[in-house]
Amino acid sequence: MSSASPRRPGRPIGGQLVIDRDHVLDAAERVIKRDGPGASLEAVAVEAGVTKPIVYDRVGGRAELADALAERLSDRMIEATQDAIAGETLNQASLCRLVRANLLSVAEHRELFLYVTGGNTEQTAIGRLSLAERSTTPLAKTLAFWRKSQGHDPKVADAWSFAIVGMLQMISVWWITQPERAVDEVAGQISDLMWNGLQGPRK
Amino acid sequence: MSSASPRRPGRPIGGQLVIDRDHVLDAAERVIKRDGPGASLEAVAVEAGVTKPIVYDRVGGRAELADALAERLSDRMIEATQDAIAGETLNQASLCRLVRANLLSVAEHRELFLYVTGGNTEQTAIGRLSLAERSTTPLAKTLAFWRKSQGHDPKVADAWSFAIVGMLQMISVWWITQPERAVDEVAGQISDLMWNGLQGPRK
DNA sequence: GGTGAAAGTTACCAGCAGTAAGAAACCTGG
DNA sequence: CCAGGTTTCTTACTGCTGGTAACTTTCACC
Repeated sequence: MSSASPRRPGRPIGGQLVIDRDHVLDAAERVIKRDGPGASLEAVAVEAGVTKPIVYDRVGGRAELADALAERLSDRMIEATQDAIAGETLNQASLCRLVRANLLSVAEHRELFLYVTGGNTEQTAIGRLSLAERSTTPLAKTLAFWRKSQGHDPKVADAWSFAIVGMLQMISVWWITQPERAVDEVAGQISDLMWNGLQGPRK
Repeated sequence: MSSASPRRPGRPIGGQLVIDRDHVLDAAERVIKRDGPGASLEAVAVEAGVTKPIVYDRVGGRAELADALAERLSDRMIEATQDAIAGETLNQASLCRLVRANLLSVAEHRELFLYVTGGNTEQTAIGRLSLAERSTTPLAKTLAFWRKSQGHDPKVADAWSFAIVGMLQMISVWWITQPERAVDEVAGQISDLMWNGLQGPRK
């Protein structure tokens, strides 16, 4: 679709830069959706209609690309899950809707999710953590507040939010490889596990 | 330490193959421990005292290497956690010891764990799932049996075991980047969450 | 007009996964 | 004893990718 513009070297006629960071990231998402998680930077550059050094100028190397895409994806997923509970108070039904929205959101961005959660060889731990952290930080706040309101110790919020995000990630990658499994069934099972765990010990 | 043997091409004098699959996998573990998750097959071959085609003959390509190492690691971790509960019936204290043993085991094989859980670009989902599955399969059996014995529906065992493994993996990678956090504190918090969740709804 | 900054491309390097071809030892039948 | 096949291993290569240096053209300003 990009016009086969045999761009000459040198500054283009119009002068002002038109392929900004977001255009490159959009192209990267398209390539990943098409080629899977093994997509190369060269393919991204071609898809964006530019050459590799431009990609490096706009977003940086492979690690930075994964990071930027992780940021986008987690923002989208947070938004989707927030919409699912829609400000309602935390209860089992809203929790189930949250899990369900999470699963559907992963299925929607399937390849991108796989790229982001398992992609870059170097710095893997930091990358995955930074992705998770964007989700855990608000979650931890909510959890701490909620625990306090229930008369429980809010200190567990940090560890618990990472546990929850890890649980959701693993369940997601499991579920998208099991197409016969109904989303509502899995969401119900997982929200059961979470809800009872969150409420703390029986008196 | 490997003698600087400038091996000539052709069959060696002694004739019988002495660098078997396990030797190559041992070398791979050493290299990963030394160079981190970005270790190359060439480095593995050098460490094993052979050349690349031998590695391909013994274990296969990068994906198969990751798979074989995943098998080894999960076997070791399962053993460590089994030892921690030592046949005791499932209760909160033994669950806490299990989580603790899991964390310590990950810390012990830190680089290998990072390599296995986040390593190879291609086929990432399948790889991670196969690693997880080796842990979830026995866990699911235990869970199903235990749920039945408590008069609950055992159907949730599949989903729950993946959720638990995901939770443990994420907590592990989080914890090993937070050296100041006491292992007993984290293990206690996570086993709290799990124990109350596992027991099912309040009457 | 000339000069420096801006925007892009070409052309390259190094490293790595994976493979084809060749070389030395060993085995076996005649 | 020796010719030919089999085993075991290395050398040498291809193809691709991440990353970078150097060059080219245009713009903007004095």
